Amino acid sequence: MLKRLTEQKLEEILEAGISEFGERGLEQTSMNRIAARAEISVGVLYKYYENKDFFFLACVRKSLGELEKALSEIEHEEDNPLQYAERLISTLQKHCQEHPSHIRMYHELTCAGSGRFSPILAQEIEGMTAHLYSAVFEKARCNEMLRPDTDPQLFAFFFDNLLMMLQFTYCCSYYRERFRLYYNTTPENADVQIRNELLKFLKHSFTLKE
Amino acid sequence: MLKRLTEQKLEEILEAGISEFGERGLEQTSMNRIAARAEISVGVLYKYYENKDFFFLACVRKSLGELEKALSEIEHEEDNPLQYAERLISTLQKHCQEHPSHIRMYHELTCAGSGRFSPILAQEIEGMTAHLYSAVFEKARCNEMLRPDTDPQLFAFFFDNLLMMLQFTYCCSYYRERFRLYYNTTPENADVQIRNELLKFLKHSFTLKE
Amino acid sequence: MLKRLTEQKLEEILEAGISEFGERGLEQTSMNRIAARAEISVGVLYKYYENKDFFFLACVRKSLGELEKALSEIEHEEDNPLQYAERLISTLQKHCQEHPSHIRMYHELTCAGSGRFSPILAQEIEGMTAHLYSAVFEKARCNEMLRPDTDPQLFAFFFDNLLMMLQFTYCCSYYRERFRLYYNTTPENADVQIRNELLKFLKHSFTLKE
Amino acid sequence: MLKRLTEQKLEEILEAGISEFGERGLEQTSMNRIAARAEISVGVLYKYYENKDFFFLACVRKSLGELEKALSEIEHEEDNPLQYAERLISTLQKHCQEHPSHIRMYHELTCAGSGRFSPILAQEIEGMTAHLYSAVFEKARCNEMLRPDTDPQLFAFFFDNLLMMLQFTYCCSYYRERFRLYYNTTPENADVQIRNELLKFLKHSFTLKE
DNA sequence: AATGAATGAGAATTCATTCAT
DNA sequence: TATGAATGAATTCTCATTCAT
Repeated sequence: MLKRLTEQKLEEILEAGISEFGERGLEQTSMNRIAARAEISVGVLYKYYENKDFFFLACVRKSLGELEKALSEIEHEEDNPLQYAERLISTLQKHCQEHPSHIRMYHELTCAGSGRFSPILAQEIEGMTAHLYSAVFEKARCNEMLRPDTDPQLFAFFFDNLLMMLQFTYCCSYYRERFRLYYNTTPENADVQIRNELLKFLKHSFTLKE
Repeated sequence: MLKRLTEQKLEEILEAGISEFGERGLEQTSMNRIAARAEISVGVLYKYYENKDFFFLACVRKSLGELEKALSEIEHEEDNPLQYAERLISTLQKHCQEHPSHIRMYHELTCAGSGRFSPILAQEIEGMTAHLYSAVFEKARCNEMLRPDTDPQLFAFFFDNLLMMLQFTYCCSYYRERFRLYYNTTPENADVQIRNELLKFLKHSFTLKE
Repeated sequence: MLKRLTEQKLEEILEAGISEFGERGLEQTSMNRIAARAEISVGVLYKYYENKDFFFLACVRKSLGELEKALSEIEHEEDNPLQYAERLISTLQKHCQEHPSHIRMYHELTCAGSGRFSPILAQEIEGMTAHLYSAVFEKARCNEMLRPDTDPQLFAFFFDNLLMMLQFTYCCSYYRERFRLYYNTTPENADVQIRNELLKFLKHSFTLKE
Repeated sequence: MLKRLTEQKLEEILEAGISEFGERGLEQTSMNRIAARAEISVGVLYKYYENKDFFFLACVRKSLGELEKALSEIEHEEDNPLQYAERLISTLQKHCQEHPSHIRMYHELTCAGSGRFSPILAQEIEGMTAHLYSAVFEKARCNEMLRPDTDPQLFAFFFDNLLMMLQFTYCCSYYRERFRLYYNTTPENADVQIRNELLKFLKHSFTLKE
């Protein structure tokens, strides 16, 4: 009947995949289930995607595209890394609340079950941010906005570590439980405090005149 | 053959489990495989552990016990949080290199596949460190060693986030690949730099007279 | 191969199940074995039947349906219970020889291993005959064809007991052996005698003018 | 410790076996479970009984012994088959209520799962009663107490059929449910009616002067 | 002699993938 | 082209039986 999968249907299929992968993990998610959720037949799934692995990759890439888009829309003054950090954190907090399954799937791909994708995906996903953050903080050091004894690469790395954990804290059940042990509420209820304290945590490494 | 299990063999079984769970994840690890790796029959596994879930929990708890032991051996001056941080990081770096599968399994339990354990395990595992770090930094603020505008709970939380990522960076393949994007080497080769830069990253939040 | 299941194949699967359940009993029959016998894959079994229990129930119900059909085809004069008994016995003797596995499975469901089904199946299977026979003999008593001091319910019950044992005697190995102890031949070889003597056994309770 | 299984312990073990076999059936009963119930080790079970089959046989034989003892204690006037039938029924009703697991196990051995024992056990168990009843009714016919057109062998067979069903009706869950469909109560509550109606059912085949 | 831990074959069930319709 | 039924390898878990202690 369906002459060709419309653009929109394709989106739906990938979203169905992202949700399932995020909820159950790669291994525990069944292709039949995804097909049912997307209201298509498994046959179609296998027509468009060679196998489950490729479909997973397609889901990851779609999700990554959306994240990149969100991040690329952040406007900021070139020479103010703290301002950039603030907008980045805000954007991520918003993204987490709008697309929790994306983040959950993102987390899944760091797991053992997805180990075979690490070499490709780490490069593909983290490459962008690694370069972006490294550049931001290298420039900041040049501009004497970062303390001079700081290694901008490792600084960027720790910074990104904090952002990753931030996202998992919003979206993954284990990390949500863990957050409650520290702050006795859900991350959503502590949006502002999290952002502000995280900025303070970073600020002291910067040498901004305020 | 029918060889009685020694205390040591029992340890080996748990280690075999930890390795497999770390390498493949909970769902992808088969009890038969674990049994084969430990050179016992599946029957034994099911004699000692009601089912796979309980065996997994036993592995997690054994691993947690060893980590707790390592952490409890850290000596430090009560009023010097930076010194404590340094020893903590060193200890973790060592632990990561000695027991990478433990950390890998620790990471696995944050994944969707282990989601049913989140409520129990987050409390059990993170509870200890959450209290410990919160206490350390609350005290530090009382002693005016932490900047007064810092929330010690969230500070402890971010601190722990950095330590978790540190461990995953040493042990999990995705994170190892990711680290290379920032620093173009393996974490082991950058032990000292990682520790020092991480300390610098923290230091500015402290108000230590040096 | 991937051959679509025909209506007829579906029948065959149930027949395979009935045979296996009759030969080995519920617990001792494996789904793989049934699948092999029906020349299909286990997967199909589980596509059509949620689990082994449901498949067993489906087999029982198919079998019951056929028995009911055979019984409903018995024609008889309303006011002649002995004639009805005769035709009933004949029908059962024929049914036993045509579908011995059905009777064997019927016997299996009275066993401990099928105990969890007793409440459902006793009602479902015995309900029909219980009502039918009770009605027949109540009416017979009203018509003064049954001795007036007879309880028609218990009479129906004993009557059905004899018919159950008749069936088991034809189909179940233990009961076949047992029959030989009494009559030194197989039930098939004694068809006529069995029927006639059973009718005589009953007849004296009736008050028919011959 | 235990130098030798005492007579009493042996009884206990067999009773444990009878209970378990009666409750779960041959295949579903585990040797470990029986050992636990009898508070001995599996090792002992296998010391005394070569394997599960032999242990089952031992249980059956013990049970049979007790039944035979009960039946042999029935006193009756040589030439009164109806009186004998009455005492026999009473004895069985009592036996059923005192030893339901024995009867359940007896039923189990007629099932498919125990099919390999049919040739031995049918002879062993039914042989006694087959001869006894055949003799009783042959004699009755000679004495003109049984209608002359009756085949005493088949009469004995039907008679025994009714007694078997009587026992199952008291002890096996499926048959208990079935009885309720006819008489809307438990067999125990209908002891007297069952016995009387069964005797009436038989009586008309006899030619007793009352 | 008694114990009960260890063995391992076998059963139910799932799901990625194929291919007849 | 789209469908979804069919396949069957792989997984969890059980239990009769053995044999080291």
